[in-house]
Order: sequence, then structure tokens, then C-alpha cells
Amino acid sequence: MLSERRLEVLRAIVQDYVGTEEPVGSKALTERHSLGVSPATVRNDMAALEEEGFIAQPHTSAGRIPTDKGYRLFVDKLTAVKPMTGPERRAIQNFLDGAVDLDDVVGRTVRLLAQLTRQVAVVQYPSLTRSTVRHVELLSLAAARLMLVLITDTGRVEQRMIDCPAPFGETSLADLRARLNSRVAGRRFADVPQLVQDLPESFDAEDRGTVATVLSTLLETLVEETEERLMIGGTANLTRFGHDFPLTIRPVLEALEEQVVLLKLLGEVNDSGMAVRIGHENAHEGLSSTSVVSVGYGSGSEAVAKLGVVGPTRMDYPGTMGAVRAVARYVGQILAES
Amino acid sequence: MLSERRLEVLRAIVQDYVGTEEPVGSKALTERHSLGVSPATVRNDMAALEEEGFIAQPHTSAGRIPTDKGYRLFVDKLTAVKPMTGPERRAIQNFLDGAVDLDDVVGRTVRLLAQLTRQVAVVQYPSLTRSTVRHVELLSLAAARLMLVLITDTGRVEQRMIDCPAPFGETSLADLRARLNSRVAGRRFADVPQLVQDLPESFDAEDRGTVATVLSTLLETLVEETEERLMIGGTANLTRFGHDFPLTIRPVLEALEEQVVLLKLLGEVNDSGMAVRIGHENAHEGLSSTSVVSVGYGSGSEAVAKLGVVGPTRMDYPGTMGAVRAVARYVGQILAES
DNA sequence: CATTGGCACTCGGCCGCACCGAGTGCCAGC
DNA sequence: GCTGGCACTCGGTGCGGCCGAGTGCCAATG
Repeated sequence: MLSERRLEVLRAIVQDYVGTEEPVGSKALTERHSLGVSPATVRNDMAALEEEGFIAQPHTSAGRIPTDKGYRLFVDKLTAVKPMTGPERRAIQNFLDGAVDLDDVVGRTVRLLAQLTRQVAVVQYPSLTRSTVRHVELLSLAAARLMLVLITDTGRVEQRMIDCPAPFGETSLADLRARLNSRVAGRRFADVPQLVQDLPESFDAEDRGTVATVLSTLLETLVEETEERLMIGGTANLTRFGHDFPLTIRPVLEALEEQVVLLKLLGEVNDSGMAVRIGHENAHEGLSSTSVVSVGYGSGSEAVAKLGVVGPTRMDYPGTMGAVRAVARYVGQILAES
Repeated sequence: MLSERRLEVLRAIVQDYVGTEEPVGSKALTERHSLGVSPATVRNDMAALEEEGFIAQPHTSAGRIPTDKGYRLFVDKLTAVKPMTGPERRAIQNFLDGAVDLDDVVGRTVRLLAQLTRQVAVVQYPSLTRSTVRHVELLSLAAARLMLVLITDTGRVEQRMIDCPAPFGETSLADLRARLNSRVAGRRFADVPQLVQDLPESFDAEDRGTVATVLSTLLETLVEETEERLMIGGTANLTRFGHDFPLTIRPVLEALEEQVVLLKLLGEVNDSGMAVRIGHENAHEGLSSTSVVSVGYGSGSEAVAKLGVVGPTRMDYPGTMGAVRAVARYVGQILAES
């Protein structure tokens, strides 16, 4: 087990390195932090920390930098989430309050998060899986052509074209619309399938095919749209990444273009409601020198989607975590209101 | 006026420089292109071209590189759009054919364009200004709460919440819905305002306020949504930009995050239906070392939106223009079908 | 036994230097 | 007007030496 002071040394190393981006040596450490011991002592501690794999030297006779494991320990034990200041909170709230629709909420959130953390922000659109149906609308575009519009309680709207097997009259349409809504409005997505299961039977034989088609399209939409969309922003912040540019930045940009990767990235959330993935903890290769801070957010007590930031492993964890948490909280509020 | 051969020399310089990314000298030119003259002659020509401002030397005793003016001449007079090959065309078509909805079409287009040109792709969503209304739907969410859904002929759907000044019955709602659609369905956005102008008058006094509210929300939506959305992709290609990284790439990433800038970027389109903005011709500062190739696309003969790519001024203009044109053409087809 | 000051050692980074070669401009000759 | 020749320029590269930050080890000390 590491002594209290050694942990203190590790904390100091992380803080300094995050600030300066340069390997930190024993002398500098004692000068900038009042540890109450001499450089020589710190050297011993550093040797021990290196032995345990928390820090490393880029090359012999250079200062130390934290390893992924070192950051892990730092995040888990050595620091607390840094709360936003009052003015910051108000600014967040004001900025988000101006949003007019869902796209705008998400767009603003991304910009806000990118600006606050000076990193790349990723915001997932509110998920449909936990959402409920607010309304299903059916429109007749042509004799045998319908449009299905699905409206969710998070304000999301999805539409699908439907080619009917047979012409479908206005009265049948109104009938179907009414029955459909009386069954599914206000219900959770997951419950919809069994709620509409027996619906075709109650229609005339000639309309049954169309009804079945409509239903299967609806179910398809529910499933398909569970594949979440997301928005990213602040990619310009990648330029602050480091010195060895193209090599670092390229795979990150590539990863950011793949929705699938990003969705995985936001990943699970731990007990405090926030997840921090450091360096190699991210499955994706290109992101081995980045950390991801993510958190769930939602309109109620339940999380409906996630948001987070992607930045260099050498990042200001307390500040980033604070910003991410604060933004998630306020977005949740906004969603609950609308 | 420049002699035929000098133009030929300029063309050769552009082609070589685009390929190698290195200043090209007189000797190398005569070796790689059969100009039928000696290096010394080429040197004279180069001096003349430099005099006219078409090429420049990064420093004394180095090869020449084209200036923006040089690229301009190259694009205008010295080259033709390079058409896609048959297999390429088929690949484009196949890839786009798989799209299920508008978002998907735009998403696929961006990825395709980025991949074909190996540059940053920008695709504007089909614009609403020239679109027509397919359907307007009104849903009652609560006694005094409505949702307005607008569906356009390009498959786009917009929704807005409406808080009514007074409760609004189901029959009034159905009435309004019917009348509204009979007036605006199939009409162009621009024509909608006068078509609905006198609508409130035909309702009972108690409903008039609500009808007016609905109409103003509708008109607002039409206007607001004329501010176009767009999608970008292929930012990872920025890493191929050059050697002096952070400096070049940063402002570009920043510019790409500002919708307004991007929308301006796609800009006007010249007679051949394609616009090429080279270097400083782009108003935005950060883009002074990039070129933008853009073109309009549409479901009919008329363009409803634009798409294009952003890349280094040193780009393969013929190839890029060919790819952009081809993609625009096929996207237009896809949109026309749906 | 932890802490400390001292000391020799190690490298990476930073000059300054010389060299090389690609490229130029100019000029005399064809 | 084109060409070959020639002197000149200057950026890039490789080498050697210096400097300094940082380390590890050790003996001394409380």
C-alpha cells in the first residue's frame, strides 16, 4: 500500500503535468507544492510510484508523467468533481433556455459542452427505448400511399413512407388512426408490440393487409430508431492535443465519424452516474491516448440518453467532470419542461 | 497574353505540385512532361509566369508553386471536369440507393463524397424555400395545447408546440386541419402566407385567436426552417493537409463548426452549375488556404440545396469536380424517386 | 528507519558548422 | 527564340559539443 504522502506526490504530478504538458521532476514538484519534504525524498517516492506503474519516464533522465493507471487512481481516489461556480451555472441555464426545439437543444448542448471543457463534445439524442409514444399520425398521400408520423414524449418526430398493398379509404384511415392512438398513446415503446398485435383482425378483409403493413412499419421504426443519433462538436479543440499532431489526431477524427464507435464510447455509467474511461480503457484503438467522460441525462429521474466529452488523457479531470455533470443536469431540466 | 506553351507549363506545374506537394523545378518538369523544350526554356517561361503572378517561389532558389491566381487559370482554362468511370458511377448509385429516409440520404451522401474526394464533405439538407407543402397536420395534445407538423415534398418533417389562447375543440381542429390543407397542400412555401391570410375570419369568434396563433406558428416555421441545416463529414481527411499542421487545420475546423460560414461557403453557382472558390476567394479568413468545390442539386430540374467539398488549394480539381458533380446528380435522382 | 544533502551520470535539446544538391538567373552561342 | 554552361543561393541534413534538468545511489543525520 502506498503511503499518504506518495499519493499526494502522485496528485501533484498529475496536476502539474496537466497544466504544463511536460514531464515533471522532483525539484519542480517540491517548489510548486508545499509537500514539506526535500526533492530527494520525492525522488524515492517517485521511484516507488514508478515501480507500481502509476507513473513513467518518457526516457531515462527525464521527469515523470502519469500512466493511465496513475490517472485512474487520481480520478478514483485523489480528487473530487469540481462544481461549477454560480455564474457558470447561470450561464449554462441561460444558454440552454433559448432553445426552440429538440435539434436546437442538442445543438446548444454540444456547443456549450465543447466550450466549457475546451474538448470534443458528444451528445446523444434522447433515446426512444425508454420513451413513450405521444401520438401516431397517418396521412394519406395518394390512393395507396401513406405516411406514418411518430411523435415521442421527448419531442422527437420520425416519419416513414408506406406503400399499401391495396387502396385504403379515408374512413378506414381515420378509424385506424383513432384505434391505434387509443392503444399506444402514452405507452412505452417496449409495450407497443403486444398492444397492437390483434389490431388487423378487427378490420375488413380487404384492409387487413394495409393495417398489417402499417403496424409492421411502426414497429420497425421503433426498433430502428433505437439506434441512436448523436451530434458532436468542438473538434477544433483537437488541435490543442499535443505536439505530435497528425499521428494523434487522425485516428480520433476517424473514430468520431463512426456513430457506432461513439455510441459504445459513451458506455456504461458508474454509481455516481458518471463514467470516466482513461486511455486504453477505451476499446477503440485510435482512442488509446484519449479519455472519455460521460454521463446519462434524462427528463425525469431516469436517464434517456448520454452525453460526454473526448479529450487527451492529460486533461483536467475534476473540471471536466464538473462541467459534464452540470450540463447534463440542466439539459435534463430543459427536456422535462418541454 | 501568354503563349500556348507557357499555359502548358502552368498546367504541368499544377499537376506535378498537386501530386508531389513539393515545389517543382524546371528540370523535373521537362523530365516528367514531354514539352519538347529544354529546362532553360522552361525557366524563362516560369519567370514570365511568375511575373504575371500565376506561380511563386516559397523562397529564392526553390521550385515554383502555383498561386491562387494560377489555380484559377488552371481551373478556368486548362482543364476539364474529369468524369467518373462506369464502375464508380455504379458504386455511387448502389450506395445511395440503400437510404431509408432523408437523414440517411444526406448521411450517405456526406460519407460518399468524403470518401471519393478524400476531403471534407459538406451537404446541405434540401432547402424549404423552393419546396412545396405536402401536408400540415394538427394534433391535440391537451385542451389548449396543439402540435403542428409540417411535411414537405422533400420528405422533411418539422414540428412545433402551440399553446392556444383558448381551448379548441376536436371538431374545430378537424375543420381547421381540412381547410388548411386544402389551401396549402402542394403549394410553394413562398405562396403560403397569402393563401391563409383570410382564414381566421371564417371561424367563430372564440376560435379565431387560436387559428391566428396556429397560422403564425406555421409561417414562423416556414421562415425559420429556411435557415438550412447541413451535415459534414470526412474531417479526418484534414490530416492530409500539409506539414505545418496545427496552424492550417485549426481555423478550418473552427470554420466547419459554424453553420453560417458553411452555408455562405457553398455560395453561388456559376453557369456550368458548379462553383470553385480558390484560397482567398473564400471570404472567411481561416479558409484562405482551402478551396471549395460546390454544386447545387435537386429533385427536379431546379436546385433545392447544395453540396460540396472543402480541401487544400492544392487539390485535384478535375477529379474533385467530377466526383462532386456525379454525386449531386445521383442524389437528385434519389430525391426525385422518393 | 525515514529523510536529507551531495555527487556522478545520462540523455534530450540546442546550438554552430560544413556540406550537398536542387534550383535559379544570366549569358554567350547556335 | 532556344539551348547549354556556369556561378550563385539557400534550405535541409548530419555531426559534434555543450548545457541543464533530472535521476539513482550513498553516506550521514535525526
